[in-house]
Amino acid sequence: MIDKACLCKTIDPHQMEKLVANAPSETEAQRLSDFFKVFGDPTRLKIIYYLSRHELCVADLSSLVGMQQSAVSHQLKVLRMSRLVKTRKDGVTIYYSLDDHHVFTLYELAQQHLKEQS
Amino acid sequence: MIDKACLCKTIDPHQMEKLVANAPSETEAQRLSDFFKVFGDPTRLKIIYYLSRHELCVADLSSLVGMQQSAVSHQLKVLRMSRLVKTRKDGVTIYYSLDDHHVFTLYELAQQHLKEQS
DNA sequence: ACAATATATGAACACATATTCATATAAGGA
DNA sequence: TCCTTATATGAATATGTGTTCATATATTGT
Repeated sequence: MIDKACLCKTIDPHQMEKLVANAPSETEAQRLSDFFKVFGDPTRLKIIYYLSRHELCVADLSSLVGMQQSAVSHQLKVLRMSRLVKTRKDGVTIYYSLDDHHVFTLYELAQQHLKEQS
Repeated sequence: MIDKACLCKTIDPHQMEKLVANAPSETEAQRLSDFFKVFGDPTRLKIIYYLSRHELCVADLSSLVGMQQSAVSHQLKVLRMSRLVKTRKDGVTIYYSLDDHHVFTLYELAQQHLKEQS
C-alpha cells in the first residue's frame, strides 16, 4: 500500500508509517461516518434542535418540523438507534429528549463553522 | 403550525413560541445537514484524517485510503466545494491540505462520543 | 511536437435513504 | 368490549450518492 505512494517529496517513509499506524480502521471509519450521517438530514437536525430545548411528544415534533407523523417516527427511530435520544412514556404519549451531551455541541460547532465562512 | 400541537402538558404556549422563533430556518437546516453530510462517508473521513496530519498529493491519498485515483478525485471535489480542503500546485502535482480549524475538532468530538458509548 | 505522468471529469450503475400511504399496535376512556 | 388516540412499522417510490470505467486536461521532459 505505502510502496505505491508517489512519495510526494514533502513526506518521508517514516512519517508515512506513522500516518498509517494511527489511521482509523475500516470499521472505525464506518462507525464515525454512520454517526455523522445521522446529522446529515435537515429533518433530523430540526428534531435535534427542538429536543435540545425541551422534551417533546411525537405529535408536537410532527407539527413543529412540518412533516407527517409517520416521517417523524421513522426519523426518531434513526435517532434512537444511534442513541442520541431517549424516551419517556406517559400513558399513550411518548416524550422524546436528547440523550447525549455531545450532540448539541456538535450542532453548535457546525453552526459556528458555517457562520465564519459566509 | 403551533396550534395543531398536542400541547404535551410539559410545555406551555409561550415556551412553544420561543422554540419556534429560535428554530433553524429551512435553508439553515439544509446548509447544516449538507455540511454534516460531507463527514458521513468513510472514504472522506479517512481523507480528512490523513490531511489533518500532513499535506498529501492525490496519488498518495489514493493508495493510503485504498481506493482508485478517480474515486479520490471525486471525493476531493466534494471536500473542495465545502471548503474543507485547500490545494497547492507544484508542477503537475497537486497537494491537498485541510483548510478549516473546525474540521478536526468535529472529527475528534465524534470519536470521543463513540468511545464513551461503547 | 510528442510521450509520459498527475489529476479531473462525465456517464453509467448499484445501492442507500427520506417520505408517503396504509395499516398495525397499544393504551385509555366510555 | 368498543372506540378513540398516539405512536410505530412495512411496502413502495422517488431521489441522492459512491464507485468504476473511459477519457479529457494540463504540465513536464525529451
